[in-house]
Order: sequence, then C-alpha cells, then structure tokens
Amino acid sequence: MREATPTSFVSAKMVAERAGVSRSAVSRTFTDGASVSEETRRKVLEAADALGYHVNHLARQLRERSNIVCLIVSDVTTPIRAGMLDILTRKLQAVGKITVVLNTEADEASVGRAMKLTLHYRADATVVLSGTPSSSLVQTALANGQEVILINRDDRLNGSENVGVDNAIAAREALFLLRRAGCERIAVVTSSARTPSLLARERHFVEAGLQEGIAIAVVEAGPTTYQSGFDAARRLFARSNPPDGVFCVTDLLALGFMDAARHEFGLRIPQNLCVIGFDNIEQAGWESYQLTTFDQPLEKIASHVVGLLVGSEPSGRGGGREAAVFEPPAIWRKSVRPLPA
Amino acid sequence: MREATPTSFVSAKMVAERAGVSRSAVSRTFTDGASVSEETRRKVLEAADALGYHVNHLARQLRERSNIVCLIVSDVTTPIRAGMLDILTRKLQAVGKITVVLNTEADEASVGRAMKLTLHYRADATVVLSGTPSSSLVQTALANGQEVILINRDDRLNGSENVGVDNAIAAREALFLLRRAGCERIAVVTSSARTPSLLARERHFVEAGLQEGIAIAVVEAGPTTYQSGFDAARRLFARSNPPDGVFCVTDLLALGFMDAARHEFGLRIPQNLCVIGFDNIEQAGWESYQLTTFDQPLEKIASHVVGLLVGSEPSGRGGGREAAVFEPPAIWRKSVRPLPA
DNA sequence: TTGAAAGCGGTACCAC
DNA sequence: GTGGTACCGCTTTCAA
Repeated sequence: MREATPTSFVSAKMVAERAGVSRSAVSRTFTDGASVSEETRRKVLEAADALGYHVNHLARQLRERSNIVCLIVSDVTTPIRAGMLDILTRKLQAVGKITVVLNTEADEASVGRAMKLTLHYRADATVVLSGTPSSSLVQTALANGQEVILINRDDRLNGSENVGVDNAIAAREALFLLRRAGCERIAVVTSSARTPSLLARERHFVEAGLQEGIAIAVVEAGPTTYQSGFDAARRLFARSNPPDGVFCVTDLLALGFMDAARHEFGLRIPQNLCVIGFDNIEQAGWESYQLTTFDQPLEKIASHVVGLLVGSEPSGRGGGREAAVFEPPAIWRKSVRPLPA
Repeated sequence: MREATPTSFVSAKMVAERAGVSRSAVSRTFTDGASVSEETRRKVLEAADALGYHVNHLARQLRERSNIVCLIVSDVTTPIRAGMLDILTRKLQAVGKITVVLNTEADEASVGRAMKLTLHYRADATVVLSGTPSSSLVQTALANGQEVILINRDDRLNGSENVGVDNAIAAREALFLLRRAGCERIAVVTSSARTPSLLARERHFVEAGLQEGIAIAVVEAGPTTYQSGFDAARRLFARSNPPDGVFCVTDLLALGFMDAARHEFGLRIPQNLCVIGFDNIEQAGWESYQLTTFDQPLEKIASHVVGLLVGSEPSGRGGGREAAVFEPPAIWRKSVRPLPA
C-alpha cells in the first residue's frame, strides 16, 4: 500500500474518486459518530491509505474551532521558560490541541505583533508567558472569541484569565529563612526585566524587612541571567559592608551570584553567605549549587491552563475573574544555614 | 475606534457590510499588489479596525501554502534542545512562518503520531529534532509535497534533507586533547538514548583510540541527563583502575560527571581528571564547570534550515541529496590540562 | 476600480 | 447508508 503518487496534499475528493464513492462518504468515514457501511468504510480507508490522505484540520476550522493555542514567550532558552513550554505543549497535546510558539521579545511592540498573529491564525486561545500585551489587543482578542491567559503577570487585564504563583508568601518565607540563619546584612538581587512577578518578589521581600525593622539592600543586576547574578556579586563584595544573606528573585541570578561569591571571593556557602533563589530550575539541584529555592508548580499551572481551555475549570470563559495563584513550596537544600553561624 | 462587538471571529464579510463594499474589496485591501481606490481602502481599514478584523490565514491556505512549520522534538527542557527551538522559531518567524511545536517522546510511535499531525495541519515542512520517523511516514509527507528536514540524525531517509554536525571530527579532536593532556586511562560516557549523533560520537572516539592503539572504556550512563553523568562517575570511580580522561557525548552528562568526581571523590579537574563534553550549552561555561567542549553551531544550522524552506539553498526540494554538516568548533575552557600533569 | 462568481477542503443537512 | 448541496472565509478570475 501507499503509492506516493501525488505531489501536493491529497484531498477528500481524490480519495472519493479513487474509492468510487462520494466526498460525503469520505468525510463520514473520518468523523466518529458516522453512518457508513462497513463496505464503503473499507474502500475509503484503502484509498486513503494508498494516497496518503490526512484530513485537513485547517479546512475543518472554517466551521469549528481551530484547536490551535498560541504561546507567546520570550527567552525560551532560560530553563524556567523551557520548562513551562515543555509541560504546556505536552498537556495541550494531550487534549488534542496543538501549540504554536510565538517567540518574541518582551517589549510591547513584539508582543503586539505576536497577538496579531494569534488572531490571524484563529487560535482558540492565547497564553502569554512573557511580556504584557496592550490592553486594547487583549480586548480585540477576547472580542474575537479568543481566550487570553496570562501566566505569572500580576496585572489583571480586563477579561483575561490569570494564573501564577504567590510571590508574597515566598518572599516573606525567604526573609524568615535568612533571619533564622542569623543573617544581618540582607540584600535582594533583582532583574532589570521589571516583570510583575519579579517586582512582586522584590517588593514583598523589602516590605517584610520593613516590618521587622531591617533595611534590605536592593541591587538591580541587569537582565535575568546567570551572568547578571555573577556581576552583581562582584559589585557587592567589592565594597564594604557586603551582605551575608541574599534573596535572588530568580535561580539563574542566584547561581551566578553563588559562583562569583565562591570563586572570586572565596566565600563559603552557607557558612559565610546564605543564598535563596526562586523557580527551582533543574540546575538549582545540581551538586555544585544545592540552592535553597521556591518551586514553580509548573504541573499545577499547566493543568489549570488546560482546564480553562477545555472549560472544566469553574471560572469559565468571560466569567470568573478570580486569578488562580498557587503556592510555591520552599525547596530546602544547602545554601542556607539552618541556624545562626 | 475598536468596538469589540462580535463574540466570535470577525470575517471579511462583516467588514464588507460595515464598510458598504464587497467582500472582494476587503480582500484586496489586505493583499498587496492590490487595486483598490484610496477611498475604499480607507473605508475598509476603518471598518476592519472598528471590528477588530484579522485576515484568516488558515482559510487562506486553502489556496496556497500554510506557512506552518512543524517542529518535532523531545526533551524540550534540555538546554541544547531549548536552544535549537529558540533559534529555529525566531528565524522561521523572521521569514513569515509560524512554528507548531510537537512535543513527543523519542520512540517511533510518538514520532509517527506527530508526523501525522504535521500532515493534518498542512505544514509546509516538518523539522525533526529528535527521534526518527519511520521511512514510510517520511515518504507520505514528501508525497504530500511537504519538506522533511532531519537535524542531527545521520540516517538518511530517502528524500529528506539532513543537516547536522560533524561528530567524527569532534570525536577525534577530543581524543587528541585527552592524549595531549597525558591521560592514560580514557573512557567515553554515552547515553542509553542511542541516537545517531550520540552513537557517532562514541564510535568515532573509540575508533580513533583503536588507531592509536589504546583501548577506550565505554560506559553507558542511562538517559542523556545530568543525573546519568553523575551516576556514571559514581560507578566508575568506585572501582579499580578508574579513568583519568573522559569524553562525555553530551555536556549534560559531563556536568553531572564532573560534579560526582569532585564532590563524591574529591578529584580535581583538570589536575586529576580531564573531562570533555559536547554541545556547548550555556551551563558548560558557568564558573563551577568551565567545561571544554564542542559547540553546536545552532545559528548556522538554523539558517541552513530556513534557507532550505525559502528555497534559497542550492539543494532545492526533491533535488540535492547532499547533507549539510557543520563543524563543531572546540571550545577550550578549563576541564582539560594543556599539558601532561 | 469594482462586484459577482467560482473554487479551495471539509462538514452538515437534505432528500432519496 | 448514501450522494447532492450549501456554506465556512478567503482569493482570484471575469465582466462590467
């Protein structure tokens, strides 16, 4: 079987001709809940196989939904982003949706372009992992009947669904751990990518400090990368009164920070310096780091997103304004002392 | 402007009605090389904007190509895969194609399912990053006028385009570096994922050893992960006559290997042990590792792929059987001694 | 420059 | 159970 004759996509018409039946018969054969005799079905399947026919799902969408979901994302190489992408694509596939990845920069113009593509391709839904789309674009997307889901951006755009992580609770917990370790000069290392999540982690950490009457040094490191963390440590430890406990708003920053502290300044972690990260990327668990951090519950987030799309989540479309926020459990490893030094 | 009235996708017809023109006029307005009066154009654009209209690219494809490219890939979280995905999606977008990511397992059944999806969604091309599709599926894809591009799989499937990296040259170079460092007990750490690339690296390394009259110990580590590398080192150094120079077929394996060697056995790298990896993932350059490795020229690979798709590459569709193979430059860092100890 | 009409690949509804 | 027909949204003749 399978003769590989045609040079362009095989259509139902061709199959019908070859099988000596009508196009309707072909269509029915591939629609479950059909009404086809065993005989025709056999003929159709045989012809289809010989020709290498596959139903055109794109043409199908002219009547129904496309089953396409667009993922708008930047910095795909970053472990946490790759992780989100991985689990989302897998879970979406599992419910019969395909994922088109729109790889953008985080600026509004790029995200805007991506949002338009999403509309052009009639995606059932747009999931935004990075960047913030303009409110007006979200409006048109919604108006076009598309679902818009924002992940880890605390800003509520009218009508969009939001799912993310409780940054406040983690930030407070981070401060607690550092204080318990007896740290006295505490800093938070942030990123120049001032996304809602990152900002929230920083802000709540500083506020928690305020409440306990201690001043937190805020150092902005640059883009959210290993190198930025590395550079931040270099700057911090080159001056007097360096910190002995730091919360990095991202694991990647933390890992770079640790490496500089250890290899450039000979500091020992956690003896001389305690470090906490956020995300629980795979590398945080590597033997060289053993970073104490907070886990992004990717599984839960992705499940929730998929739930929203298949409509099983309580807050159906256009309905529930409630943002879903999951608690990021602390992952206790070895970069923080359990007790004062 | 923009009134957000409709509840489902806006069509050209609606725009036409609102603008008081024909559907053809709307279509022309959005096709360049049109033939529309400034006046109608204005009316159409105004109506389109008010309604939030976006041309349905899916319906468009009923006549022309879809501009969809499917990427079949497994282990997306792996840095090297994330890197490929990142650069490919960006370059494809730059030439007006969108990428649907089919996240599969590497086994033939999963890849087969993905290949079918690719056909269902009328992708112009399928790019396979992991796993090997059955030859018959490749045939039907080609027969349907789809391009099939295999990345880093040395097996030539009839009619597919191949692009990858010269594993042989790197493997030989790796042996040379280890020998020059004075290593006497040399091993290669491989993966249980016996992909063509990984196999080639192992095989050429062993052969190069043979040619120089030295026996290479082959140790199969398990899946291509950090943990596998870690475990391999544990096993190797627990027994007598452990290696003093090892080539890991993947950076991830190498990083795990290094960590176990250092933290579990107190070995110093490169003084007591030389390690070489492959891929040049970002982590290989981190201060804790400084792994000497071979670079996957992602930029070149992706450019070549895009070139094939837009037809600018010499070996046009159905034509050139020549596989494109790029040389992976050695990235000299600090995990290998420059001279014998 | 413009609108009417046909056709792209499917599905759904209609008689038969 | 089956084939004919209309329609999904768009582009492209073809006349006007």
